[in-house]
Amino acid sequence: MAPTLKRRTGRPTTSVLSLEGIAEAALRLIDAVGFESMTMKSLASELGVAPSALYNHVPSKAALWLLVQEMLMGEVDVSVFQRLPLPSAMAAWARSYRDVFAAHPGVITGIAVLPVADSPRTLGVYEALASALCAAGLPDARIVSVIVAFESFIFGSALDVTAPENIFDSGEDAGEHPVFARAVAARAALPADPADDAFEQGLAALLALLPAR
Amino acid sequence: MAPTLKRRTGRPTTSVLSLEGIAEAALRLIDAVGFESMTMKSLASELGVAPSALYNHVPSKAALWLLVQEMLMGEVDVSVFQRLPLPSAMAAWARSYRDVFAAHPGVITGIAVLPVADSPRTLGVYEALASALCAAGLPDARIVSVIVAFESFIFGSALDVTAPENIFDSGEDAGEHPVFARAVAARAALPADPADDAFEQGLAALLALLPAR
DNA sequence: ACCTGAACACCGTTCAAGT
DNA sequence: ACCTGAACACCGTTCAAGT
Repeated sequence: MAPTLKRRTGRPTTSVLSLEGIAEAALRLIDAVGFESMTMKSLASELGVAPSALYNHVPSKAALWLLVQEMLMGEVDVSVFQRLPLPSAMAAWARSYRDVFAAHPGVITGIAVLPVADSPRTLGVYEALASALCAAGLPDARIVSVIVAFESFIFGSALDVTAPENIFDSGEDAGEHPVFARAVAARAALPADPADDAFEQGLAALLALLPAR
Repeated sequence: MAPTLKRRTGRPTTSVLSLEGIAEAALRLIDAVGFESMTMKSLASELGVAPSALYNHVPSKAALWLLVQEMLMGEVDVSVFQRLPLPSAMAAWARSYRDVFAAHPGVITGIAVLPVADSPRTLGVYEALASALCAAGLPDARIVSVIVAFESFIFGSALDVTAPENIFDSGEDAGEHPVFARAVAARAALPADPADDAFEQGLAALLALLPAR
């Protein structure tokens, strides 16, 4: 009559939890409820486990977050640098990078709270970028600056997505800001997605930093 | 013998706390310990008051944060648009904006967690920008895109400051990333501050988005 | 009107106890 | 080796009680 429901198979199964499974569930949860609401308790219940069980695999929430970051870095397409000429490759990489954030909006908040650290994958991306820029003739001393400028713009664009879209839609006091109100209205007439337009404009301008070929 | 130390003056003083005083103390605390560690308790003890007393002046920590944001927006110099031609004015504004974040590094974290909302001062900045761009001949439909592109770059640059500077200094496995390692080393030889160099490069490139005069 | 102190629900994390 | 449940210090916020 003892409750012997658990461990139904005779063979001792390996641990229910795995680093990969935890990181994937964490990302799923961040996507669903945002970074701030992804709690060790909610993550544990998602995995059908007690919160304290997580600490057998991950030393802290911060370490877990680094795992998620590393996972996301793998989604950024760096193969373009081996297939395309520099300006196109740089543009493709930037779009891929931003698309990762667009697909996981909650993540950018986490990056601000716990900055991206030097991980194998992050350094791999930097090496691919530096190699392409160097091969194109950019002086060594300027390579990091160009990388940082691009990355700043990409991060900022991702952060911008977080901001409320209706920053001026409630035109109650539009009379106080007539020019800006007119610009906001005119923006809706753009052929492409307005949000993408700002990114594409900035990206095109930044491409001028690359050495002319 | 009763402890009658408090209320030393006969005249009934007005409240010890004020909205301004609270916001200023909050910013001071954010600067000192970072956004995440600025707690209602620490803020209260800084002001010599019980935590619950703060709720007589501010409905929530989120509302308090908006107050701080609004305060900071006042430090951004928008007068340049009335004194300088467009490209110089835009550059001066961007530098001023970034300098505010540089002076208060903890703030950028808060902006990611609680995005900047439409406040009187924020809209005032947008109106000044839109007016200058419009007067320079930029089509209405592109004004917001250009503003967003600049702001994304500025926010991203501020976010970059948050990241650890030593992202490659510990050159243990520099052999795996030789080109990037060389670029990092060469960067130190730059005449200006390396961190500023990336910002200035990106800013110069973005200025190409302004209409040619 | 404004402050205090106790209380509440919720965090991340630790640890003895079980299997 | 890995999970549970209780516990700890800490959050933001509420509220009755005082002045």
